[in-house]
Amino acid sequence: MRMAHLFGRTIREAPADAEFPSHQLMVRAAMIRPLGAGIYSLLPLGYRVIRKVEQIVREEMDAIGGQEMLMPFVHPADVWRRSGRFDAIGPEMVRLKDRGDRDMVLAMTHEEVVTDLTGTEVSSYKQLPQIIYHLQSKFRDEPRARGGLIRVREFTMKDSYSLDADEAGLDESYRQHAIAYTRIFERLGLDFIRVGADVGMMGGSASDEYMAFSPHGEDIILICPNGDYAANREVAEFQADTPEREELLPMEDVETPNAPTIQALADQLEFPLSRTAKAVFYKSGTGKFIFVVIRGDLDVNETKLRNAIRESELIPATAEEIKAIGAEPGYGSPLGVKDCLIVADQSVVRSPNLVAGANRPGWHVRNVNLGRDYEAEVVADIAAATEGARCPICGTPMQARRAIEVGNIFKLGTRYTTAMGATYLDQNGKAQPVVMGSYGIGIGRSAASVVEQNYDDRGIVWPISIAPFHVSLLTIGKDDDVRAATDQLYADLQAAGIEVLYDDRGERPGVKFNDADLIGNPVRLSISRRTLDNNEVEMKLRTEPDAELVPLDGVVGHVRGFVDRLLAELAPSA
RNA sequence: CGGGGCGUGGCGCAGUCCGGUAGCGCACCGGUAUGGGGUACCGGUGGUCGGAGGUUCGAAUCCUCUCGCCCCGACCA
Repeated sequence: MRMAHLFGRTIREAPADAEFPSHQLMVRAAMIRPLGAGIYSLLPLGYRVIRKVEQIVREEMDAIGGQEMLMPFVHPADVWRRSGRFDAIGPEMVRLKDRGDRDMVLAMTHEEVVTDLTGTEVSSYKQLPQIIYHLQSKFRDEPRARGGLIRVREFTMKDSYSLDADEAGLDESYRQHAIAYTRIFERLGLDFIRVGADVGMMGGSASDEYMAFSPHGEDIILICPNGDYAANREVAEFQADTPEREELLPMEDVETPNAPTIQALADQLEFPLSRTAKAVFYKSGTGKFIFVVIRGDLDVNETKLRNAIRESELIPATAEEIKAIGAEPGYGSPLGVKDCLIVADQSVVRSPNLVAGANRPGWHVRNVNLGRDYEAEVVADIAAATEGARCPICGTPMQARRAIEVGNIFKLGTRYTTAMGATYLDQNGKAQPVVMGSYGIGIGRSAASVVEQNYDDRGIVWPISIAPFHVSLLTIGKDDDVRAATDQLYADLQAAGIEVLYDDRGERPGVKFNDADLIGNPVRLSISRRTLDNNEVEMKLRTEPDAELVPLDGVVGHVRGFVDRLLAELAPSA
């Protein structure tokens, strides 16, 4: 590609609203342009990156027996009603009507369509197992898009679906996907980890996420330094510490003016947070009042709480609602409250003689004990793990790291096939629901995550597997013979199968060097008066600080070797 | 949706408080010199000041409504 005719210009200053490095750099490097909130055009340079990511995904999906297909982007609502998700999913699903006033939705995922197809295409155990996939647009009307390609509303996802006869088959399909995903993210050059995750709106029995490390990640994962455990904070378990055994003391009122927060209370009583019981109030989607008791030094993990009480929605309770059950905001305790579900974190079971609220302003109660002074309907681990929480396997303090979710795999089981009647006949001629898994990779998000992990103060540093081009070729100066030599090298490199972005613009050398660094192709070649007079080409790798001079007549083979070596470095480990 | 902020040439901004002919830098076009890290100078092109309504002799500026975008929180690839 000749840069003089490239559609899209690099810009010096990033738009003021771009905050993430990947967002700023991809806009500046003429790879993406916003059209609306969370809606982007991919310019030619950016689309080359995306196509390479897609190709890697294709190759690895094909390698585990995936069959590529394509399902529609606009769905009749009916298919979503059959799965029950038309009503279950909130406003993140875009609903519209066609001219016949029929309800339609924009695809936010494709389980329903796959299940519908499974019903028509699969009828015998002999046809199983199957893995099908496609690369297709999704639209999720996110409450808040952000961060360039990291979190958008319209995006391309590789989603695949496994169809198996039984759970054992699903386990194998899941395992195969795990292998493919590891290979894909290794080939992208990502620093990532696979972690256990929450099943969320997908439902099903198991889920793992592929998380690319980044300080801008929206998720926090907890990692055992011994490699025993890694999980999303949403579900991360940890070993509760075991407080010293104490005799249960009688309750005792204590005056605590101006201590409406747990920290203020602890300061006032000169008491560690871990010796207090904190009350947290929620209203569930089904209208139940949820009274959570947790030790003062811990925070509620709402995902764990939702799972523990089997509620899909939790809303913080209002002061009026809190008073209605007999509690006092800021001084709440489970003592004597009514009309609510009391949920205790496991931490309060083990911790005796806590300070809790007295349900009247300005007063707390010492030595409150679960089981003696109040009862909890549910006792579970609902605490959020934090940095330093102890590994549930080995007890070592865990690290907390931010990460971007680039892939997610789910064991769905028969949740969709049962609801929608997708069955096959087994060896005995008996109808069985097909057992399903679903597996996603965000294509643009993966590319942006690569940028988040590979940039410097000059621009993007692409791994060669998904760089827009292998080589940036610069002609320096205006001399005709320099220009002619660069033109020739451009042709020779292309003939050798090397992808070249040729900066043939009449720009100053500094402009070309800066743009080459910004765009971030792995190899930079420059020909100038000086190098041509010595029959040399300057070659510099984007990752290296220094350039080297290569004889002009051997440069194509030399570059070919570098490109092959760089590609080989990204070969999957297994 | 709740809270905060911003809309002025393609990008970054000033002007708004205190109404009086729309400005600066970059980019873009023409020219001269220059030619290995965003070169200098000269001359240009380009803007319904997000939109609608109102107040006023006069509105980017004041008022009302509205649309869009960004940031912080609850969701997800």
